[in-house]
Amino acid sequence: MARKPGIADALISLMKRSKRHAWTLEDLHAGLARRGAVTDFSSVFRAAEKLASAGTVHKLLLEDGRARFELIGSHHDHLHCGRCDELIPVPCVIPAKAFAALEAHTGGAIVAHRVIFNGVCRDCRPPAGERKSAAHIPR
Amino acid sequence: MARKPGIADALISLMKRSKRHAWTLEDLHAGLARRGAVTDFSSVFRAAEKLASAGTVHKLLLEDGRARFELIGSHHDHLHCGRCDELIPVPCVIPAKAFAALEAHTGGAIVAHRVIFNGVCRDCRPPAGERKSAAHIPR
DNA sequence: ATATATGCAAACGCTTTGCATAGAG
DNA sequence: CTCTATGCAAAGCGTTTGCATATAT
Repeated sequence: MARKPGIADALISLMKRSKRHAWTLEDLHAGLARRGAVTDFSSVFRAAEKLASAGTVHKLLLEDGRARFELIGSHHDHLHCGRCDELIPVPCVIPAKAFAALEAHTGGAIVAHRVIFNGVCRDCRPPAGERKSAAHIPR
Repeated sequence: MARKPGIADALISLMKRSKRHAWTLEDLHAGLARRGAVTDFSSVFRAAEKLASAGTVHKLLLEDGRARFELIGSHHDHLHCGRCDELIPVPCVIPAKAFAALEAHTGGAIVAHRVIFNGVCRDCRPPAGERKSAAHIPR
């Protein structure tokens, strides 16, 4: 049927204008709709995939099973807020030396990595008093 | 119908005896079958979930969409081999101080974290010569 | 008798794909 | 005309759940 021009471009412009950092497909789909661009979900999916494989955006799969897309910028890791579900960018805290050390340790080769911190963001942080801190707990 | 006794126990013993570190549900299901214990997939699922919520095993969701289960031990992170799909345990390389620093930086709270290194394991490592090293690349 | 574990089948959530068509060059 | 993007519908994939039954205590 009809063809809406440039969903991919619309996605990029959407991501650039908003303060949101990471987008689910549903976020993107809804974002376009809010701007008056009613599109099919699969079209958003394909456009996002295309941008990802073109290297324009990063695709990130969280533990909740839903992918997130974000504009490519400098490398960073993420804090995933368990309350509002937001992904907040944080600086990478892995020492550069660690990569070579791990390769030596495992005998393997590392080409990429990914760190997710689980917790709550600033806005969702519980009132001071019932705060627990910086757990070194795996997930 | 019939009821096989102790799938959960069988899972633990399976995981303890094998050298495999992380198991998908399918791995577990097939592992039981190999031992002569033909079970339903959903029973394996439920037993694994139960062990996870009891704190006996860790459940880990990788980017390929399939969960991995591993016996609880000391904290470690993982190298995910993109060739043989194995998950290899590696020591955690995040400096302890980083957690408090990130909480201060974000204003949020961190209760857990998770690191996945993507690359190839020792066995799948390409012949020396075409090796690239320790890329500090996000994913 | 009560509580838990199991098998079977079906539902679910999100992603992905097949196919026909519309628009751009 | 040819190539790509889009919409629509349906399939896929791994996970999860409802229900009836079987076992353990």
